[in-house]
Amino acid sequence: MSDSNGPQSVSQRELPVVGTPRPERADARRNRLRVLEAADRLFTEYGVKNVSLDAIAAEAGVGKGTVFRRFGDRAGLAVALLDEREQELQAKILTGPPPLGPGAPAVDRVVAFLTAYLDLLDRHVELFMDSENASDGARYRIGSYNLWHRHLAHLVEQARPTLDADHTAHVLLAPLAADLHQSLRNRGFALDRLKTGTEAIARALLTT
Amino acid sequence: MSDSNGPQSVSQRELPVVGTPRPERADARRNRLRVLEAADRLFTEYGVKNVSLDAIAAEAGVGKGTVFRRFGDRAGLAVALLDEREQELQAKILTGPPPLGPGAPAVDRVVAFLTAYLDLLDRHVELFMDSENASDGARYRIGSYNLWHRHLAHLVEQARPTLDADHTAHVLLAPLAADLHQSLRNRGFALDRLKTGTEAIARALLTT
DNA sequence: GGCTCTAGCGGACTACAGTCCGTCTTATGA
DNA sequence: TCATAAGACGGACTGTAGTCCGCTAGAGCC
Repeated sequence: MSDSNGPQSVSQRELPVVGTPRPERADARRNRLRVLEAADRLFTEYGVKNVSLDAIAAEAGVGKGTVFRRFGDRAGLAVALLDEREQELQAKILTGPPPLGPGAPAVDRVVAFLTAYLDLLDRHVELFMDSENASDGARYRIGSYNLWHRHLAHLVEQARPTLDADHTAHVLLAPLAADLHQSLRNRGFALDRLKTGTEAIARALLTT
Repeated sequence: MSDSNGPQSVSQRELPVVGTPRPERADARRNRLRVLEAADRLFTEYGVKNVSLDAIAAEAGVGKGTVFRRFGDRAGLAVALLDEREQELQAKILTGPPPLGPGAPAVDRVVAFLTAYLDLLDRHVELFMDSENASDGARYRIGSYNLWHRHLAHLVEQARPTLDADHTAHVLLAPLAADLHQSLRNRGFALDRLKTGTEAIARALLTT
């Protein structure tokens, strides 16, 4: 379990907040790590949706209130656990080699992103489900969603300026919803088919 | 409250089921109508998400168990309430005048459907939210989703046979998810902007 | 080291979704 | 009209998310 999920990661879920970032107290930090570790362990062993927050609190040896104050709700905990994996992808997009990183044509970068995201999503569907559906509209409030959105909007603007880039970016992200992905996989769509199909759609849409 | 939501409408939520369709018992019918009426009344008065199923049962003067046996869960009740409105759209698609009904070019029919659906969605977002998100993957199990999907897949096949029509139809439906729609509206997207943007995307994607 | 005050702690509490099963109602057919 | 069984009824029960608030412990200051 990485230690990178500080309070700033949690606040990432909300719209930008100002204020003095007080240092994290020692007991708070200890408990935060315990909870994340416990959640990781129980999720792996029993499956995400079979683990209650009471169970996680018990396993971590903390009170239930502690879990909620720290992570807000079930979605928040899932987000914290996904943070690390998503940050890898974020880094590759911002500073990695093309086509994921800068330097390739916009369309290729869109395709590379969508494909990479599908891989990530497929590996952690259950966690994504929790982070997106545990509360209404959770997906769109998460910091990383907004990051992906800005990235795509920027590329759409370059590739096809006649489209409404802001809106189109949301539309491109919509098929990456965890519940749709899980449903498609259950209907027998192989991951490769989804990737190929997604690439074809993105190219048809953005190639002029 | 229409009386068209018989047991067959409820079974529409599940994959096709065979078996003898026994006639609905009189008390069952009476209670079903009472529950739908009560739900409609309370939802209108207090807002969908502020009404518990206990409250609906109480208002309808039936036991809680009755509500659940009849509708399965919260999503099922929402689906039953939406049924009527969706059936109108279904009828227009199957037998109405073009471009919604048969007779227009495939691309125009896709655009007409997406636009009409956005209107419907916008009018009943709260109910759609419930019907899609009350349980995991509920949206994709609903009978009407599969109907919309088949409709679009058919049109995609005609408009752009090189695409994976089955997959593409799901992708076209993804941006119509209730939670995304609500989030976009909250971010200040006007309904007209969403319609215009959606049309542009559909045409860019499907026009060869 | 001791004081103070703020942030954090934790578990009892509430509210709600969904289940279960003993009881009662309706449809049928003799 | 009555007997019977299929199926509906309903409310007590369970499990979980999320809240609340009196209590505790850490951090900075003297």
